[in-house]
Amino acid sequence: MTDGSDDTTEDRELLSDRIRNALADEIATGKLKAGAALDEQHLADRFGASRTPVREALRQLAANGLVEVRARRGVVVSRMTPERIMDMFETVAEIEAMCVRLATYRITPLERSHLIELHDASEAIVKNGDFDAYDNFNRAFHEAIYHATHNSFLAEQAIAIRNRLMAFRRAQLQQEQRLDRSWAEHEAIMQAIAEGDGEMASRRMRAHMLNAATALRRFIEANKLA
Amino acid sequence: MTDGSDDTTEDRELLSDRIRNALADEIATGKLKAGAALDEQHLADRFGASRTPVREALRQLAANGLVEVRARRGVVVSRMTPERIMDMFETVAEIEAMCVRLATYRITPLERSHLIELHDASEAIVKNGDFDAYDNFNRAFHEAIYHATHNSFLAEQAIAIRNRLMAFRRAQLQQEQRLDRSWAEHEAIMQAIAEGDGEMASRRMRAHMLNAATALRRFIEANKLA
DNA sequence: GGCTGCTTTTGTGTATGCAAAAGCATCCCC
DNA sequence: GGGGATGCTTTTGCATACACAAAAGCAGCC
Repeated sequence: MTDGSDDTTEDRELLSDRIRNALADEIATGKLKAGAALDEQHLADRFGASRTPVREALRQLAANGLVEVRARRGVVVSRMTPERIMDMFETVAEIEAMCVRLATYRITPLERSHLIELHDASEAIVKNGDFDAYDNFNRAFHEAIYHATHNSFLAEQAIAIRNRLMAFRRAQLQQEQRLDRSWAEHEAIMQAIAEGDGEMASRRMRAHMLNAATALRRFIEANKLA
Repeated sequence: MTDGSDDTTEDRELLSDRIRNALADEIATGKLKAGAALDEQHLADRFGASRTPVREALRQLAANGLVEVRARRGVVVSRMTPERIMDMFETVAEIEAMCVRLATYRITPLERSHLIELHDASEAIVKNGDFDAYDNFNRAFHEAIYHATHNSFLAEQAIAIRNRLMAFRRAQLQQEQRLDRSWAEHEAIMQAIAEGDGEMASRRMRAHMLNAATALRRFIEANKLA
């Protein structure tokens, strides 16, 4: 949702939003490295725009924590140490665990059907080894859980924090067995939800997220990223 | 303490930041009501500035969720229904509970001393019935717990969400017995931390926050606010 | 009388210009 | 020779100007 990637109304998209998304993506993919200075005029030239929308984009990124503004001294990409990334992962893991606990107690039959449907459909994706499709499913699965908390503010926060972390998800599921194990962990979570055991669902979700984090950490250390 | 909020350099503060803070405060205190349109030129005149810094301030507020921008249709103050406020309170309560659980397992002796010191000092404040002082202590108390999680990202998120909710704190402790009860609840939380029982600390913290929320809800309903 | 199409008007989105601060390099003085 | 002052450059912060989209007002038409 609210992705903006496949917009048919491209001419309506604001230049500042385009720049913001582009910069966020470049920071996410590592094209713009941590600590790099972001010169307004330079960026304006690169995007064929003036400094005004660039500045607005940078301010929004700053509010999201992706860059830091030092008054009158320019903007730099926020430093992402391995420790900080692990902190972010732990935070997301805890929030996901919190969400699934609340969701277990509050999910409606209709929402439960939807979740089961999603989960069942994902089995075929795993068999095909389709990483991109699984990534999409995975997002839908977790967002369905956020939604089932029946706390829209919490759901928004969870999505926002998850999106910030998604900067580093590109490497997360690149290992085949991780995809299998991810599905198995989802299965275990689904079972706990079905049994109405929110605490167990919570523990399993936390473990699930930390497993993903560990896989990523190994990848980062192996490739000397960040 | 990578706080960075030592604002002794006021003259260097950017106009856009001043405007952002002023607007955030006005939204917080209800001066600017939910759904109100924010005209850029009008605001620029009010602050004796041009539209440029006003726009930047509005974009930052939008990134923080306090206002909503509708492309080419202006900016409005985000609607805060009672349900949404309760959702926010629940989210803060859950995050605080999460933090105190982690903090219980990770707090250092030095941090524990600091927390005990804070808590002990607050007893006098309660006896004096000094609401403002207690509010300050309360923030320090909770931030000390965030810090003790040894997860700086989580701490930042907790503070950010708490600040957003603080919009409505003005009414929170206006009832005298709530101040007493708040201290007693802190006492119970401290005990659980001392015993190293993170789960109990977590449950007590959640109850503590939800008690505050209930007190606020009663206030809102009684005064027909929001 | 209500709806539709045009016109006006208001306000956003972007560009450009200017002033001041930060970074720097050179130079002077001790 | 080193440290600090001084001017130059670069870049930010803010203001102003302009273009254009959307809402509002108005008139004519069905």
